[in-house]
Amino acid sequence: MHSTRTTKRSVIPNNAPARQSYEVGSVRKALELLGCFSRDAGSWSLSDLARRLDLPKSTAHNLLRTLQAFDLVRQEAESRAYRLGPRAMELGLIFARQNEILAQARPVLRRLAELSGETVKLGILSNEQVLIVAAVESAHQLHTRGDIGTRWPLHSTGMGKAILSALPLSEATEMVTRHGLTAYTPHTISSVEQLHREWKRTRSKGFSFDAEESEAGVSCVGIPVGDPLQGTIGAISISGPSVRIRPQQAELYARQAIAAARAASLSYPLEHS
Amino acid sequence: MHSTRTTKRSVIPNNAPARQSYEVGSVRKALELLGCFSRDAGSWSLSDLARRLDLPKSTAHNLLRTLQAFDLVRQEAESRAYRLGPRAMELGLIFARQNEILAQARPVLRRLAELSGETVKLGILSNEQVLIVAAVESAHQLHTRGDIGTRWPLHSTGMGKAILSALPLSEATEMVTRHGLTAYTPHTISSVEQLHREWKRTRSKGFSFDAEESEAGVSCVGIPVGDPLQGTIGAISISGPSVRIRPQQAELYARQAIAAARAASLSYPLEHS
DNA sequence: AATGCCGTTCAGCGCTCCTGAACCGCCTAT
DNA sequence: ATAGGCGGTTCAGGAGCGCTGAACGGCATT
Repeated sequence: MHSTRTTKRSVIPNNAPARQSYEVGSVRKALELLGCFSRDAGSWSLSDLARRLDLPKSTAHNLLRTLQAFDLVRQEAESRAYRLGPRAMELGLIFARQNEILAQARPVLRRLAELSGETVKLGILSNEQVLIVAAVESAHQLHTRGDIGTRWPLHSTGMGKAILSALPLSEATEMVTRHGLTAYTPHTISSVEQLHREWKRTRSKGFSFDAEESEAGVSCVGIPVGDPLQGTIGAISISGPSVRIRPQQAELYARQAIAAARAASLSYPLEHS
Repeated sequence: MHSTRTTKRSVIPNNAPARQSYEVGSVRKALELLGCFSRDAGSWSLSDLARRLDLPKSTAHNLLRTLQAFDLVRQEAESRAYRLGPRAMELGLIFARQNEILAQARPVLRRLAELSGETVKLGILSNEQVLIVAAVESAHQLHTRGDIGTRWPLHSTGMGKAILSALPLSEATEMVTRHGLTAYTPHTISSVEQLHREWKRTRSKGFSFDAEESEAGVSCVGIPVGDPLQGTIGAISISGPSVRIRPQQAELYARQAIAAARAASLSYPLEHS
């Protein structure tokens, strides 16, 4: 049983007079279609997509046709299933090539990975989540995954907390509460008061410390980085099993990371409030 | 002076009754906006975008807002210029991770680069062009660039000619003529007859040879690869300065490439006609 | 044969998107 | 200072376009 969509959606006059900052509905739907394709759900049938987004099949079909013409999605010849198309990769490469943080951070990540022996990642703020855009994995037998291309919540990760600390407290709070403070472990920040305390602590230290707040057994430090010019804001994290990332160790890594980032002029755009 | 757009576009009743395979106009426009962002034009002002696509500013603005909500484009805070957003990279990574050809070809490319010492690339067919999705650059002082993420015509490149040879002749001809047979060098294929001769030769040999047809001084071989299941079709190329890529040498490389590709079951889906 | 699910097509209605005009802010030239 | 130009943003309202349900054909499964 899936959301029994109102038999006549058109009946609803959508009586929202709030016009400010208008979005084009059909485009929004098309982008939502794109958003369905993920790492673990790479292939969709038309019907499944339509059900998922609660759209009539024919509407979804029209939209997919349009995306297809641009080669952003493709339809497999036999199964008729839809997947992302090469154009997605093309756009991604253009972004990657033009994003200053990414270009400048890569050597920093490598250096930090060498110094610490742990996994080092770069995440940026996207749609109120952390998107991991680069990583160097640790050579240790037991280590955290790089996970390039995945998204994570802001409140429960070292990178997320570092990013939050670079934003005004009010904005940080709004972002987090909009998504809810889901507790992934007993240590996850799950109240606004905790969040505020953590925000202040992180900001005063200059880096965040995540002690098993996202996943049992893994800890990390996060330090904020940014490109004020392009307006990108992100964070570098150094993560590993908690047995290796002890608070003292973590602080050393954080200091090294801060120094390395500063040297690469990945300056940290403190936004006050 | 730019295309003086018809003062009243709405007047044109767009009297096309041909309904078959409908595309959603607003989505198409949004995707065209996305398509404006390229490697060398990464940043656009609203006005420039609107002019380029011959759209009213307000329309472009609406569409951009919608793309922005999805983080597919971003607006720089100060200059108000638009750039691609992180979501573009996310989608690209999802594609890259799920594309079988890409995953399987990578070790093949490395191996071929080692054997030949030349630049080896993987391109796939996208929107009737070759999109380069992976490459290993030669270590030679004088070498061809990897050029990941760039697009090239089908008729004037080794990869393109290899791809064409995997398609039915009729389809290959249509594709190429739709884009025109622009001559980039005196050797570029520039007539349909030449194209047909070359198609037959390539198909019988099993690989293409490009002797300075794209750029003076550079030659390459191309061999078709494909993933019949996902319906991707592409080609591997080995390229370098013509002084090194002599016909005999080229044939050796081609044979090595064919063997390596076959071993990696990058089977070549011959489509007859 | 019958049933179910899928993808695709289509005509027509009514909602949504497009649009020009107006506004604001910034810069340059006068 | 002032005018003029240019860029970005907002908005109300008309009409053109996209959405929709229904219908169809193909392919499994019952």
